[in-house]
Amino acid sequence: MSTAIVWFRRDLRLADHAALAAACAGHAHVLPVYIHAPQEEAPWAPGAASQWWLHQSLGALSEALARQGGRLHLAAGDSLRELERLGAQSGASAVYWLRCYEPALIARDTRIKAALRERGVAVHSYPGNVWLEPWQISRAPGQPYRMFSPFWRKLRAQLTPQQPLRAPHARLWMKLPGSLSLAALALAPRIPWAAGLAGNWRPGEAGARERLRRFGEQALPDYAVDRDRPADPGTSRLSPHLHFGEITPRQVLYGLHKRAERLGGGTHAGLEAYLRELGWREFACHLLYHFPHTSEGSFNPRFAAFPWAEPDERTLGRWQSGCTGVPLVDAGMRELWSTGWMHNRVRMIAASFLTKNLLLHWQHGARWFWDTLVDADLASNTLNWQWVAGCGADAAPYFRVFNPFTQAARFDAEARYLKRWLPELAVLPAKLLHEPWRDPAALARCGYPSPMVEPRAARRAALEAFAALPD
DNA sequence: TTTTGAGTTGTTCGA
DNA sequence: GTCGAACAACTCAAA
Repeated sequence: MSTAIVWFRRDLRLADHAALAAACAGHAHVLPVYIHAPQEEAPWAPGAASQWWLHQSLGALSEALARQGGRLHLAAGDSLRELERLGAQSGASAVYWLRCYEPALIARDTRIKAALRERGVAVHSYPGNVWLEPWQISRAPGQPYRMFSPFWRKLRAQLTPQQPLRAPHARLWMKLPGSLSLAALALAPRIPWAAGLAGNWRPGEAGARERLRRFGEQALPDYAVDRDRPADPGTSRLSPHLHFGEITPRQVLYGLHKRAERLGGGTHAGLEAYLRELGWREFACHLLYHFPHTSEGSFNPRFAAFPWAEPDERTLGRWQSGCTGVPLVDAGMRELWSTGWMHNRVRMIAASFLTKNLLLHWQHGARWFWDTLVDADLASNTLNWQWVAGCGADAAPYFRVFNPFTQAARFDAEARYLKRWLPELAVLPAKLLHEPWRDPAALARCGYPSPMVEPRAARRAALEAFAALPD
């Protein structure tokens, strides 16, 4: 009558969970455990928005287990010490988990695996929330990819929809005394700033499945085009669910593939476009694994000499709070602050403005996004900021600088997105919404600032700074 | 082995 | 007003 611990980490679900399934199949009793140990993820411990999500998601997982007569055992502190303590208390002979791929977590897990085995506890780890683990794909032995397109060609060719694992229907959950309460983890905001998050999201496995179903039904067929329009619900919004492992890429592939077969015809382009986005997620994981320094410093060493502007509080604060005077940037930054999420296209434009118009180091932007995004993910955040800044692997060419006014005219022609997030501008005549500074008197009346910088001049300055870099 | 062409998301300038 | 070229440098795969 053996007992196993299943250590939940970035995999807050019951279905398609190889470690959980194996533990349930091989042991008479299973103890589900979550250990709160943000210090082990330093310097990228979850930010405020992520903590909010984590609180909700742990609650959802607890309830799902409770419906089966089980309980999620909560602990906090040093992960190894807690696992050893729980192991002794439960008499567990084995610990099961799904792998994570961030450098700090790999180091921690390697250490824990060795220590547990040293003490005679079996450890079984399984692939985490990716289609392929970062070492399973390479150009040649020991040669990771640095460009997306060849990476994606190789990965796409290996993708086949496979039936995901079902959630275990076991009556074997073990309960131990001494679990912390969810409130004791102190993840919930002490001041109630999260209303906008709660109104927009339903963290947890059930919420993830519901989001996938709605995306497949409504947005998938026209995804290839609609995903670029920030005023419309054309994107999947699955990113936070994927980050916390409430749903897996395999479940998404399987579910959308079935959906596309049913809808037929034009859905194919939408499906391929979306899978490609998940391919970027895998590519980010691949890059951070093989180039672990890139979360802290530019991938392209040439940028060590880049003359970034001094990050004075006022400039950074105006960008963070959405008061730059550039409507599309401000709308995005306010959407972020309010909902914990920003539309992908607007993220690029806001990031381009910070790095190539204000000339601030991409790390300032990455840090702000880290604290405010519910889908903050170290690999994706790192890749995308470096992509926009022009210093990453397979980054945008440096001369590719977004003009926020041109972009607004192209992707938000009717200014519906601008009006939604900048209500003070709504009183202006329609033709002024995109460039309100053209009428200073009207601008002053509605209390909206004039632009911090003139994008075309700022663009020239950025290009000159880049051209002056030593080779 | 070497060469060649292509490569997520753009903007501007001059013909 | 439209259109093509220029804007860097490097990775990667195919020829």
